[in-house]
Amino acid sequence: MLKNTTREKILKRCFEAMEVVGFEALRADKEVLNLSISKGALYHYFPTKLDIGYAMVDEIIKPMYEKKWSGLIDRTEGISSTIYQIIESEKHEATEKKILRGDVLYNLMLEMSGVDLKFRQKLEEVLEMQVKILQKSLLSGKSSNEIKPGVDSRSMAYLLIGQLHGCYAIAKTRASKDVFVSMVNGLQKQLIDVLYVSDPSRVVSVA
Amino acid sequence: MLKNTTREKILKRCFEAMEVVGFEALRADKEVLNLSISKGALYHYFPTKLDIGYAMVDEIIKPMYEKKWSGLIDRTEGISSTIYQIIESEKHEATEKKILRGDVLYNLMLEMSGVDLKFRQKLEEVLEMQVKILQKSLLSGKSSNEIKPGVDSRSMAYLLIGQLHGCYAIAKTRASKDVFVSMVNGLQKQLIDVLYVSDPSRVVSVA
DNA sequence: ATTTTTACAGACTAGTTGGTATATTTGCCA
DNA sequence: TGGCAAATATACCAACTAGTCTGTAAAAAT
Repeated sequence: MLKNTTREKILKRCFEAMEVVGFEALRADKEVLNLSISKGALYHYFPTKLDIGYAMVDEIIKPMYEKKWSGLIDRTEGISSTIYQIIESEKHEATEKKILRGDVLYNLMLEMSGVDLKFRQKLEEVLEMQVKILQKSLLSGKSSNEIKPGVDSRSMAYLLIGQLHGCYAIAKTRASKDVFVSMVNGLQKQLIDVLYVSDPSRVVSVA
Repeated sequence: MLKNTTREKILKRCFEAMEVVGFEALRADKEVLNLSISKGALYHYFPTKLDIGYAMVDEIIKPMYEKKWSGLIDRTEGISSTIYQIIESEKHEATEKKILRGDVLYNLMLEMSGVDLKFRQKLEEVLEMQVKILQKSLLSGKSSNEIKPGVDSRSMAYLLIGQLHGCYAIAKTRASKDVFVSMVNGLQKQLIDVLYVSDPSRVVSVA
């Protein structure tokens, strides 16, 4: 998806740096200098630093989170176990280092939502995209009797995304992957209680 | 608790500014200048900007969150309804403006945990304090048969704090108090399912 | 009474920031 | 081959940053 043009190289490098230090602390010119790209080239492609940020959200972050929930769109298994597996893989992908960094999207949300309106709107878009996928799945899960009828799809979708966020945030401050994993475990247990008609964890643990 | 010495005036003002813009964006010298306090005075009491931050966490933020959960320590009602009420009051205290800012502690956690070790440790202390209060309550709730026996007090305490965080974070990006309220509502419903032997919401709604 | 410490005032500084101006090179089409 | 725009290089800049320096007035200790 990402080509290897100067523009894409700039974007990729800046994103990687931003993942670690955040957007405000990102020094775009110094980053690209390490790629032997000059400040002139940088400001040729991105008139302001914010434009780098916008492009990062549109071209890197949004696709990242689309991929994360893509299993719910082209689904091969039941809704319950697909959601369960997506959350499960959060645990498996977690490393001590990643936990210290936290989740890029959530970090950006907290950092930039209050700073720049357009930035907030772009992040909101990514958020909404995820919520919509989840919401739709929960809804269809209700009609197929896979999900308890009592749950409100929309607020449950928000809540689930938010809960995942909470796990990242707490674990970041506790600086502990273990805390993250045990929180996600707790979250999964809750979901079985709240969401599912039958327990999907058995299905997954066999696979 | 806060005296009106120069030091306390500096601290209070800086905290109020930091609540809005975050720690890195806080311009301590300019803030105190609006109180007719000079840079000399500022650096007399706080050798570095980080020292202002440490003092804010220790002397303002920690007491804030102690107060927030204090109802669980000197309890007059049952554990379930006390927790329910504390969460309930989060909704009532929310305003559109506050939602845009988010929660001070959570904001700081995300912003500073990766930046400065001592800062992270101090925030961790505040977090741990809350978790311990909740954990202890859940534990005693289990022995009094008020809380389901299946729940692990510690991870549930973490999860609950994290979930509240999630509500703040999502609502901040959605820039909507309504989203916050509906997420907290969802959270409360979940808690009833997961935590309580009997539904505590009826008790509260009467009062 | 004299020294020492605390509490402040405010000009100054070294370094950094995001961004610009201008010059030069490159690729491409006629 | 020439010409023209896009691409890239680099010196530069104004604003701003956290923090320092020197000085002073009052309080506290000796």
